[in-house]
Amino acid sequence: MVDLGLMVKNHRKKAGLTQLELANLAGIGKTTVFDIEKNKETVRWSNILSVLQVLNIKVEFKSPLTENV
Amino acid sequence: MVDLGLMVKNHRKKAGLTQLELANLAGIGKTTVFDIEKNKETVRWSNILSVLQVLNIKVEFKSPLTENV
DNA sequence: CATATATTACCGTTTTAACGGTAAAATTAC
DNA sequence: GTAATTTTACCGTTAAAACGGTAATATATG
Repeated sequence: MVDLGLMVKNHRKKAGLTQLELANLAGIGKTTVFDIEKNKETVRWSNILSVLQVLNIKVEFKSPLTENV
Repeated sequence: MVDLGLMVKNHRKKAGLTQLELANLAGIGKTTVFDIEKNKETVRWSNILSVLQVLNIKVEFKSPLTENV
């Protein structure tokens, strides 16, 4: 799953946003954006989703059973 | 990102596990497994990761910028 | 270099997810 | 069909994430 925190950071930079701006766009707190970029895994899934949506990042789940659910 | 809840449910069934057994294997509460399968997005990211690890499901993040981070 | 901006870090309060217990509904097994 | 198991649902308590404020460090800009 690589480094989500770094990916978020890179995309945010590319979009020319500060952590605070991204937080506001995602409707979450600045501290949470910071935590996500630091790969803190105890954050709420919904908060990660909000950030990914703003940055236009998609999520995919895969397995050997390769379910096309 | 498709239906994570359904994917977890299918994989769990395939593994012959009950929600309670999966919860124990993942080291989380049964209620949380239930919530994940119901696509409740307010669950902790770390709890989702624990479940995915048990079921051998991988996560991928993608974007138009296709960062190979 | 100095200044401005952004990031990192810590803290206290508030909000809320996690959890197990329990019971009802649904599913499966006999 | 009935019985056993599993899933769904609700609840109260406990633990912890979310949050904004603030300050210190780091980075960028002049």
